[in-house]
Amino acid sequence: MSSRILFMGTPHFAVPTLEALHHQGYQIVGVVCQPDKPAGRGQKLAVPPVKQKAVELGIPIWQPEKLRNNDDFLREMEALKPDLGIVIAYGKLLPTSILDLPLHGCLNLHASLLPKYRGAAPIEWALIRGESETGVTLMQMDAGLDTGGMIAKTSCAIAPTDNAKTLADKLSALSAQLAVSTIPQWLAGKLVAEKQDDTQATLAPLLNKGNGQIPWRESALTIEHLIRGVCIRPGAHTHLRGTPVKLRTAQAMDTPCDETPGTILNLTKDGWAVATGDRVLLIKDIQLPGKAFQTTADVARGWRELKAGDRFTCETSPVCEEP
RNA sequence: CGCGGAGUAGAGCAGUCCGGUAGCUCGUCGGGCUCAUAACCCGAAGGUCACAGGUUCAAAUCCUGUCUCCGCAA
Repeated sequence: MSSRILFMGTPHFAVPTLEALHHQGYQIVGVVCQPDKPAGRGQKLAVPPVKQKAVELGIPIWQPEKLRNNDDFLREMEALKPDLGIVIAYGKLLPTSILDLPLHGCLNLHASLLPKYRGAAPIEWALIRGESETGVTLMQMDAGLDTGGMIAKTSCAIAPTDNAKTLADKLSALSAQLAVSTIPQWLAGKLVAEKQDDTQATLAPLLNKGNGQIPWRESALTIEHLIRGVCIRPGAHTHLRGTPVKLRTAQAMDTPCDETPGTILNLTKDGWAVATGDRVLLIKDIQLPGKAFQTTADVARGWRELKAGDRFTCETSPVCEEP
């Protein structure tokens, strides 16, 4: 009676959906996720969160190193006779041999309102671009990168205080809801996939460390958006008095300024006022090498040489130091 | 055995190299000044210096081991 679902996902983001489908009574016949990899301090083997949850739920797990030309794996998947494949943040492109395997194909939950922000980091890019709204899209999978027909969407307002972590938490929960509410109708054949308008498509590629460099000459708002978007990975990097530091929380103010971008105008209880290309940016916390994040007030207490007039500088381009 | 940093008062830190009374900036509490304060002045409380051994007349400091926390890189 209950449909047989093959679940493919890896990180925390995917866990609520797995859990929801399980509790909804679907028969999760298998979970596929990335292999355990050495990670973290001291090479410890990191177990993907989805695997942990699958173990807890007693669901069989596959962690293939590669999917293409892997006949053994393909046969094992066939033997599961899945009715439907659900993919959410798996971490690899799936070959059509897998996509076509379930009776009703594979559906993907993607953390953006497609066709915008196709790719690996839709949440981060929506924040960086200063969007006021994003969402989750349930779509049919095809060979392309997030290009398949759209089945259902849930939108989600981006709060002024949202960062990559809080927004991911929200969208993760929405993904689970969307899956639960939509999949029955899809299986019943009551829904029709809508083709994506490729002319509206934008890409959200994986962020690298360079994306996290703070461009002090840009506007305060641009920098605030960047900091909120990259806060988890790769982190917002800059330098202060020759020391590499990371920023996590900052707020663009209305106060205009004409100091050299990056200059700390003053150190107050609420944060440090820093000059940017247009207005003042209020920095609320900061991370020094070897340390966890601290409030700017705490840092100022311990860092005695620090004073107003010191300047944040870019690592790679000295352009930021002299306008 | 991936590289590295750190545990000292409620918070953030200095002091460790070179052993000799436990310090700084804040916070807290009390008092003063002020129309007023995230202002200023005076005063007070508060620490088994992560833990366990060792060396020494003497250890936060030197040696050995343990625990805990964190950053980077992946």
